[in-house]
Amino acid sequence: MTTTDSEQLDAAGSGRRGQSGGSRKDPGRRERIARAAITVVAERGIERLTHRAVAAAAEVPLGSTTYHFATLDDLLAVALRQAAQDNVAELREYADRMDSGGDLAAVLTDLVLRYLGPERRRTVVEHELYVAALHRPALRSASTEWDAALRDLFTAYTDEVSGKMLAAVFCGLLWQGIVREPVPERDEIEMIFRRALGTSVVS
Amino acid sequence: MTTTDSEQLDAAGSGRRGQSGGSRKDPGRRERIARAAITVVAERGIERLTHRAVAAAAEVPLGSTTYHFATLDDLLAVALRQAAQDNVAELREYADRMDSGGDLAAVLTDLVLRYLGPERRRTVVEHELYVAALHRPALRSASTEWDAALRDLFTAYTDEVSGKMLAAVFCGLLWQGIVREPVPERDEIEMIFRRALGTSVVS
DNA sequence: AGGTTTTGTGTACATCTGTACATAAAATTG
DNA sequence: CAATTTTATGTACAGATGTACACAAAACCT
Repeated sequence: MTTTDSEQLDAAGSGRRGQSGGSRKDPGRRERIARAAITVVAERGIERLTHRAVAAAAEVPLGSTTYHFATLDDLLAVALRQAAQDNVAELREYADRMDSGGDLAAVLTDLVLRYLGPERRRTVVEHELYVAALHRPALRSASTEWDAALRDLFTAYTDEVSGKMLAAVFCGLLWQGIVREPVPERDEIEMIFRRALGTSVVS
Repeated sequence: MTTTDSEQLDAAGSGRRGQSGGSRKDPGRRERIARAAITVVAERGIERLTHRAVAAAAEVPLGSTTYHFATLDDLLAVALRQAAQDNVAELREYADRMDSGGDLAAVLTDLVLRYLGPERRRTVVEHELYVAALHRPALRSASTEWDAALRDLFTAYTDEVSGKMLAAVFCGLLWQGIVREPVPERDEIEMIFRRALGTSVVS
């Protein structure tokens, strides 16, 4: 009668149960799990990151997450670092397309709107990373690299000090804009950049 | 022999056990608990905010936290809102002392250094709030008020657009600076502000 | 082939967590 | 004073969570 502990069945035991004949070795599985973790963080926040949530999102059994990552903190660290690297890579890629010239303020505005709109998920995760790094020294370098990439990018089109200044403006606009509902108007952002660049508005 | 559940004794039952003759009614207890929650968030991050951690920090029994706050989310919301209001109040107070004039860039630099240094805790909590608001609509207004206060403050000393721009720079510098180790140099910050203000450096 | 190692899975379980609630002490009211 | 309401506390407990681990299946080696 003693309700044996064995009844305490863990739910979410195995996702994708039917696929019986799947190949055993699955390269890139580790990365897929990490990417699922990024999704969980983006959609529910770090505080709701659990092995089981990740397993469900990645459609792998629970044991798989603990096999590929020793601890949950490891998983978080790997995932956030991954996300941060993706962000930096994406930024550099954008830099290449930016060379075509054009009005700097307009280009910067485009970039901000992009990160607030289509790339919102990316931005959210990056911000989660920032805050997580406050209490996890191991993550600090990952979050700092984003700043450095921003600075480098902007410095390439202006100069040392202006680059830093623009990076700060950019960062600030992202932070202020990501919580705001709805997303700020394009004109508002552009005017701010113009003012920062010391350019008078030519109508 | 069946290990009855009653053995599963909850630790951390009562803090401050000895104080037997304490007055029963304790005004401001609710707020003290909220403030303890802020401390926990500042020191360990939101993901480690638990009833028990708060009870320990506030030196009250566990039951006290659940009595004053229906749910943990309530506690978090009240605490973060409290912290945000404190921040805004402190900012306005600083604004009064700012009227004395002086170089704007220097004053702004002071403020940044203050938030990165002596007021670091405050800044950390504010940033935790920002990110928490991303997944909790109820907190958005609280985090937005900080932005508004910043804008208003800076606008009062310049103009509409410049105020917004300076608020963005300020916000960005805080975000970039709070994760950096060590805190950025004073000169670096000041130069950025000068550049943003369009002023040439007079040596 | 047979044996060894790597890769993967299901399950068990101690621990932590939020919260309910019975109980009591103080305050308040009559 | 008695009764009722508010404030407070200790404890119980269901559920979730991180993680260990026994087992199995594939891959690899000789």
